[in-house]
Amino acid sequence: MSGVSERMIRHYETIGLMPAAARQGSGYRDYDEKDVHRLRFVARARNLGFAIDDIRQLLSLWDNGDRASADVRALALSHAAALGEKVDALQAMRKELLHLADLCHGDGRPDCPILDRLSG
Amino acid sequence: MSGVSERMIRHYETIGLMPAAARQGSGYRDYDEKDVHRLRFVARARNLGFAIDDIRQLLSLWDNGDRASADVRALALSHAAALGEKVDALQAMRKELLHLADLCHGDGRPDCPILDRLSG
DNA sequence: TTGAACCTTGACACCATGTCAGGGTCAAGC
DNA sequence: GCTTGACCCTGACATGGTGTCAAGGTTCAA
Repeated sequence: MSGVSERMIRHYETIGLMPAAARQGSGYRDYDEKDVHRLRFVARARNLGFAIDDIRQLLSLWDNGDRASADVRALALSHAAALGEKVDALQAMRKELLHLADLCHGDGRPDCPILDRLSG
Repeated sequence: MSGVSERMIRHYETIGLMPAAARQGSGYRDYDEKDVHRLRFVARARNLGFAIDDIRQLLSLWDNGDRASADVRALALSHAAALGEKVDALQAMRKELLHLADLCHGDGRPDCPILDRLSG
């Protein structure tokens, strides 16, 4: 229902993102609507790339009816900035790779500017 | 000299990226120019975001004087494509976060479109 | 001789997730 | 009531790349 795997549901319980699940007599975990809702929240946050610790904070803001939206916004912006840095780094790598690939004739001959660049 | 930490030099030896280092009588590892050169190769490849397994292949191409530059180029292009996908994914996240942050008034009030979006 | 600065191996940690093993439970069909 | 298959339980190991720590050995200079 939440789209979260069994494995991860239990993991989230272990690390305290989810409360300890209620248990049936057999020991099976028992979830209610609220649990599913919370899991979906976590899943959506993960899809936006938030790390577990960020999600912990988001959940506590969500739980807290007296929160200030400014705090949520700050988390989102800080995460967006982190993503921006990652994007820049990956793009720089990608650009250089494409440039090197462009220089390389890419045929049966062994000489290759890509290896030259890597070997210094 | 290579810019690679002790820790990682030994790790690369453990996983077979680097040959087992020569040893002094005391058991201390002993490196020569060639080792340093190889380590630098690995470090540069890591800086371009190549994973260890890719580097393993790059090293074997580097070692092999009969290589075809086409093979090196294919590795580089495939890695660039993978980077491109990652960039796209991160950018999509970032874009949505910025959009949500834009909608959020970000003051002392608790209502917040970011949390609304996460809670569904 | 002593101390500081190195080196050795081994282990544990991160983060998020998958997978497997070895066992228990439950419900449907016979 | 028994079998069978589909669940569920816990615990452990793996991934990748790196940090860090501990307990011990070595080397060199003062």
